[in-house]
Amino acid sequence: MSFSITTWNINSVRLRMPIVEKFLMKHQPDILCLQETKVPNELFPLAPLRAMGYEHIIIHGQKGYHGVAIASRIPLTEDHSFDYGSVGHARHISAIFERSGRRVRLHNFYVPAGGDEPDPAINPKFEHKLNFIEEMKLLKAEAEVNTSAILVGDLNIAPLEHDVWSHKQLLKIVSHTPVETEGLLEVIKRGAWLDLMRQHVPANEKLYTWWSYRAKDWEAADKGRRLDHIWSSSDLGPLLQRVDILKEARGWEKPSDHVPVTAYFNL
DNA sequence: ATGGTGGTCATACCA
Repeated sequence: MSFSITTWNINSVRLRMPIVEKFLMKHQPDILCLQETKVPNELFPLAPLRAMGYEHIIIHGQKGYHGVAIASRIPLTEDHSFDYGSVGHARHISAIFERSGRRVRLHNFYVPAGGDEPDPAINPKFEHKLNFIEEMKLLKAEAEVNTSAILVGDLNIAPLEHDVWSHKQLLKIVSHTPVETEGLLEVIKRGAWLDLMRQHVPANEKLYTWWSYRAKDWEAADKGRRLDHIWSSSDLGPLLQRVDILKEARGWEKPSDHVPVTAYFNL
């Protein structure tokens, strides 16, 4: 058996539904986790996802900003969301699914971008981001008995040197400052998470999931960052087949600035 | 050092 799960920041689910359908038609992951849906729950486009076989959908949205959702071919139970950083943003949603007799807790995160100024004393958005990361340090991969865990999402931090196009030039740029990268690595360490995207790709190899809208030619410049992540509890590590970053999606019509990332498991 | 693009909702705000 093969099980697949995709994470994708789509930057408006309503505007992006044509490329979401294009992706699902071709790749058909068992579960799709979305971030930045930018839609209140009552206006979420459930019908097109259901029509494609994603009958189990949980959503946590708000008007205009943020918003997360999970669309699944298999049942989702015990769902909840948590207000990390306590500012009332829709940035987390979680549920349980079962596969091959295994119980799995899934977390879908949209970590705050944090604004431009990497100083919590003068930038409340950066302060919120750091508070958010502090609270994530309490989340353990083995929090529930007899339950594996998968954590995905747009974490808005590129933790390793080769998760950005230039480590030196980005050290003072929000998403790659030491307080953020060290913070995220501490979340991994304390929670006993596995960084699945790096399981089969060495740390000295460049790996990106996001390319800015502001580049004249994103592909030629290739100034990317790895902001999107898939983690799991250690027991799922040996079951990982591969992780695909669908870079071509950055070149689709009306693209998101993030591309879909999919993990495939022998599960 | 600056502004570059894109989405939301109708004006600035956020990414």
